[in-house]
Amino acid sequence: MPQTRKKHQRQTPGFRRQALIDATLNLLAEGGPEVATVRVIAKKAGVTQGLIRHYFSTKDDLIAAAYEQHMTQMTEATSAVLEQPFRSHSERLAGFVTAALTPPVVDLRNVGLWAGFLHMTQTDSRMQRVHARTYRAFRDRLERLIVVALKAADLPHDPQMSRRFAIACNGVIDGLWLEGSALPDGFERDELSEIGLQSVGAIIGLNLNKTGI
Amino acid sequence: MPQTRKKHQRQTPGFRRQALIDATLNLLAEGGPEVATVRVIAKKAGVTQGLIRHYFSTKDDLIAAAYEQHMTQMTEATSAVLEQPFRSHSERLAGFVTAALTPPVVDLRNVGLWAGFLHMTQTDSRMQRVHARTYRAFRDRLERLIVVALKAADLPHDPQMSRRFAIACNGVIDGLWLEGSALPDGFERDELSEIGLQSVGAIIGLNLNKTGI
DNA sequence: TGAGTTATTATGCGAACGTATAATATTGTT
DNA sequence: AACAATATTATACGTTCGCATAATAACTCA
Repeated sequence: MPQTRKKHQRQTPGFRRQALIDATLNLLAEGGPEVATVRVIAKKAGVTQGLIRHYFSTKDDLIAAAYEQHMTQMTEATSAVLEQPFRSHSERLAGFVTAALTPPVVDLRNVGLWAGFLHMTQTDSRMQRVHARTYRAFRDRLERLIVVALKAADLPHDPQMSRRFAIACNGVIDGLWLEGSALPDGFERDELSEIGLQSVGAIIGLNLNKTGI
Repeated sequence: MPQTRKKHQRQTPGFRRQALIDATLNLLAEGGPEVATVRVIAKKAGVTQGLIRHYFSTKDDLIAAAYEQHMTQMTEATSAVLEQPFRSHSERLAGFVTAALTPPVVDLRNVGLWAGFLHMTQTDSRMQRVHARTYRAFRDRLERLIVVALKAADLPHDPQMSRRFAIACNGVIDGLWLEGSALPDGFERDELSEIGLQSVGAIIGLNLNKTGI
């Protein structure tokens, strides 16, 4: 009896790599590290496990690539709102804050991945660098938005103050994002972003809510 | 040749349980889930691996017990400061915020454990309940402190406002705690707690810094 | 169309995992 | 001092892990 072998199509390296990364992210988000084995990843990507070694020299390489992509995509998803025009610098800042505190950025899947990523930073120095870099990239972007908004409102500002404002606003955004993502039923619709706007406004001394005080 | 067997002392069930839980927490904090195997846990607790099954029906039981203890101890560590007397309700709130944003609450080990815990909440419903309960316990305590401080300052307050203030302040505390713990070298001494006090004060409309405005 | 490339499958290997069970050391009781 | 109880060790079992390697199918291009 001739042994039957699975039919398959050849795909470009980029396609397979992306499929494997996507499968890894989905599995990490759903079931965590203990579920994301090479065999399960391969199955979810529609290939056999040997192919992983063909595209990634080791499993850690695949996971690192997956997290790198996830963090990059998270920052981009938040910053995408800045592409559109705003009527004022305050509204630009407000749009950024709102984007960070509403879906699809606020999402159970995202916080699950992020938690796993954060944990890896403690043992993997490469992941630690990714974390520090991503955090600073987000915070620096936030700081620039704050400074421009303060200038436009003729409010005083100096480097140390800007730094602290950015740290504080980034903190409240992070905290609200985290709680909103981890407890989807704990907050009403738009409640998180409203609280975020009000808090960021209070911290830097600007009214960011559209509906006035 | 008579086979030699390891000498040992009998200990109380409470002692061994605690030793196993401590070993589990330390390993989870240092190396993560993949390091915290039953064999390594037992070795770190100074026993052989068979004893784990003697005190916990399964490994998941041990891990759940460990996380339960960790979260309880975290909340207690933050609340411990409330035992001492304060000169005003504002200072009482300020003391609570400061405690949450300084060591030993701010700690790389704590955030590592917390991240792993948060990840477990996505698949384990029991852990999910622990998370929701712990979060609410902390936030409710914060809300009571805020309300009392607002009343003492003759500031207006209503239930919805109090709820939002608590969510926002809890958010900024969580976010700052997180970043300060995960990036120990990213902030100057006392910078986090100062930013926290300033931000919480700005959000609820009270000056919490001792050094005046 | 046929040979060469390589993407992909299939299978195997040693290690480590969580769990189960039997043997033994330690302690309290009478 | 002997016995009962159980805390603890020691060992084994089946599974699954990440990784390695050989066989084969799919595609490219002369």
